Amino acid sequence: MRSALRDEPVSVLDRILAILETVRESHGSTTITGLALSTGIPKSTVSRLVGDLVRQHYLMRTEDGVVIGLRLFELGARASTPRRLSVAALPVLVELFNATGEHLNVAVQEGRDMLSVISVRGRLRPVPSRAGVRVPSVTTALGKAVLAFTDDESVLCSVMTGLDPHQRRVLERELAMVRAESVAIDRCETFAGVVGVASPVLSPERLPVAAISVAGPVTDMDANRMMPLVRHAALALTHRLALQVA
Amino acid sequence: MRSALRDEPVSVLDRILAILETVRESHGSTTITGLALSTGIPKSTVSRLVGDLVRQHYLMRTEDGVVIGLRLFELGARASTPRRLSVAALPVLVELFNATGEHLNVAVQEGRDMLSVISVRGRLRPVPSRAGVRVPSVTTALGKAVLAFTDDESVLCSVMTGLDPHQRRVLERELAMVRAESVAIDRCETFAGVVGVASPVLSPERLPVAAISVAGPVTDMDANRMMPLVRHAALALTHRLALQVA
DNA sequence: CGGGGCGGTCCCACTGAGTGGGACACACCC
DNA sequence: GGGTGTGTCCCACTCAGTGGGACCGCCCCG
Repeated sequence: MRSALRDEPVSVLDRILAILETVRESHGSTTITGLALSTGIPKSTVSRLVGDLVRQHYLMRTEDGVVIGLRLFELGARASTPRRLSVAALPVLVELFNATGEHLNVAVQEGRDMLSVISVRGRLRPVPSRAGVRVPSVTTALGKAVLAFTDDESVLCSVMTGLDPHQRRVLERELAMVRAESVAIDRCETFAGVVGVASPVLSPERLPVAAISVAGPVTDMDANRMMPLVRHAALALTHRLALQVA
Repeated sequence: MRSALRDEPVSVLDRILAILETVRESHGSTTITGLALSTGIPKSTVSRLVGDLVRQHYLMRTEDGVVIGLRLFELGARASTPRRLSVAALPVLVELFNATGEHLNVAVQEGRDMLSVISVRGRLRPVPSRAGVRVPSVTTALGKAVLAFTDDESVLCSVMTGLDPHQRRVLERELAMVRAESVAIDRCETFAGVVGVASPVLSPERLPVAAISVAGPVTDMDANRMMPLVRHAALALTHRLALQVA
């Protein structure tokens, strides 16, 4: 309890991770001084740690600051969950893309957000989500598809915080619908002008492991036509994952 | 100098990175004890560090060991060089794929290897290289395309080590050809039955920043037809990157 | 069923790795 | 010249991190 404001990291590990996350969040231009300010770590310490990380290519220095380096790219490319999902999802996504031509996503739950793991470009411009970006669980089709099948109370609670009682009731009813239909919808709740249709991918124990979504322009995409297609894709992926284990 | 054998990491940072790299290298099954053995870090220390990393989702525990977690995937997805290249290369790769239908790669230099940054699936099965994997610079078309334009002596030296004088002369002549033609070839030197054709992507200062390659089966791919196509793609990417800066 | 091998976690007294305040260097702009 | 913004380096102090070893749970085997 050296400092009252927030959690000042003390362990070396926490500090390193705090630096990495800060670099990730600030898209492009991070200086040593800036990092010191936003992490609360003394400048000389940041300088030393960043120096070491740069030397080993985990970070990189450009003319306008510190950015994520190639070594972290390499590590990330080997991440277990995304790899497993990619292998299993590829043919499913090809089929779904041929049938829709729209923007596709496969995402997993990560805290109170959904983390996109695979992303296929459709007509939408600008692209609302790429692989590696987070979207909020509460408002997105991807998130609602997973939340409906989650039995982890703590996740539901943390997602609910910030919603007034009325909004909670609306969400609960929506999740019940999702459980019945196996399809969730996001009508411009997250990105203006973008409708999303998603369906959950379940483990053999019927717990959600991921979700697949189709996203397209409100003006121009028929959500009703998408629903069976997405449901079918999610089911196909569910089966392929179950087989992969064996 | 506590221990004579190899470099026993002493700084916390080195230890963390050693653990992460070891997890990456061992595809799938890494135990705490195994990590302790291969990194030379005491078991109790590994247990603590891995515990912390797992708690923060940088690593993940599965039934058969420790694997890379979602947080590292997220960090890797934001890596600067791969992102810049992806944005610029997308249309170029689409065109090249339409013209060839073969396996494509965009890779950058990383130590004495080439690191694939983007990979497009062609006919080849199994896929020789995916995004995030390293291939040796000396034998691959990608590597030779970049080496030919490198002025960094230390890289050339480190790549040369292990080659006998004759092999060196052969390589030097090959690199001279590459400089003249802007195209390098790998005839089954790296992967049996696979030919690669690559061309360098240069910065405005004419230093190599990446390379593009086409790879296909020896039996069935006409390398001569590929050469102008790859050269054109690399040139197009060179131009697009030069514009992107402005 | 007891014993031995193996994997992982936890405890806590010790100590040197990491710290960080401050001096310093450089670059830019009044 | 002085001011303001960077980032790096130094080195005496000290507490975060360490790691040997105890301990727990699991599986296999005689």
